[in-house]
Amino acid sequence: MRKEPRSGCAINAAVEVLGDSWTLIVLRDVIFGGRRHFRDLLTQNDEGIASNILASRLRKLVEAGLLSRDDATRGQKATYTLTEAGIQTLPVMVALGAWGLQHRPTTPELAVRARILAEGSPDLVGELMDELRESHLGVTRENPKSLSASERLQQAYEAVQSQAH
Amino acid sequence: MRKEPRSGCAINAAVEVLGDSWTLIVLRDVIFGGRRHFRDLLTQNDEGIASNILASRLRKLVEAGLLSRDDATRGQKATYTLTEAGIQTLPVMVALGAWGLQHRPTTPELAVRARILAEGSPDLVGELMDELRESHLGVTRENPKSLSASERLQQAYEAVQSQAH
DNA sequence: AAAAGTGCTTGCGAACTGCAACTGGATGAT
DNA sequence: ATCATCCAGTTGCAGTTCGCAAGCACTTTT
Repeated sequence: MRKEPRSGCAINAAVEVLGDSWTLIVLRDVIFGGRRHFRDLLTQNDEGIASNILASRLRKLVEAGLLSRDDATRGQKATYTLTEAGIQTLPVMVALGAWGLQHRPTTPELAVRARILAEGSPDLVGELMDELRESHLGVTRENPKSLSASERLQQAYEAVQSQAH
Repeated sequence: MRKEPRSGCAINAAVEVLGDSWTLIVLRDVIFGGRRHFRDLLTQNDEGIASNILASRLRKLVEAGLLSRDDATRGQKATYTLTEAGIQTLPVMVALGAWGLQHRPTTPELAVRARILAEGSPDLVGELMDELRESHLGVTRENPKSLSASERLQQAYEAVQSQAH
């Protein structure tokens, strides 16, 4: 049961779904952190999300069609999966990351991914979306690169971490 | 007096500034609607923003450095101006608009701009940013096109409106 | 002098947030 | 078979924010 949008503007439509301080954070952890379970999202979150907020956001994201949840019963390990609509929020993430990187203080370790995605070719975003389609939707990729986009991100992340110590 | 960020992540940093249901809407009206005064933002807003919310968001945006406000005294017409950081939220707007257009119901009249920006060349965004730099920061453009980006958006908007009637 | 316009502020009930504890069920080791 | 642990959340509660309507202090226009 979806409530009426405040207007017919496309930006407003996106803001009504993504525009709060937690929804995009949860989605980020699914997309970049590879987390697919409630517990992982709760305990490995950098910003310290509360369990009731996480529960409400996961519910909202499933309702809005950005995530889907398998039909695990109470007590069983439930898995959250990105839908195509969820995968297509990646360009939004990239734009936000690029802005945050340039106009806010960030720590090097957590900002590497944003830097790579902002500086990398536009293709990189497309490649990463294809990877997400593969791991979340089971779509096999046509032109797998020798080194995948997520592997490149991971390498850069580890490189910065090792520098820091 | 800026409070501590929840984490050093670039996406989180952006979300902490832009991540609520009104901030981006106000910014959208300044960027695309050309509104520079409190009254204009209040009365011409499609989503029906309340005056206290508008006041708090303008204050927040000035504090965060996305807008600046001239030193008008009480009762005088104050003018809000985009800063470079504010202008650089345009790619975020475009990404959000593209997503909303594809995954949410929108009305043709209000979605034209999003469509043009999503389908147009990446240069279009850059041109529009240059225009904003000109009108808000007083930076004269180097290569003014015969038909400016905002004029093209406006033309498309009017074309759709005339179709609708 | 009066009316209209300026950017806000205030008061108030309703909704949302964040924290901590708790729940009902499944899973794994003894 | 039993107990501890893990699972995805729920519940209660205090504090904050939201949305609405009205009002405020001041300037500009008529």
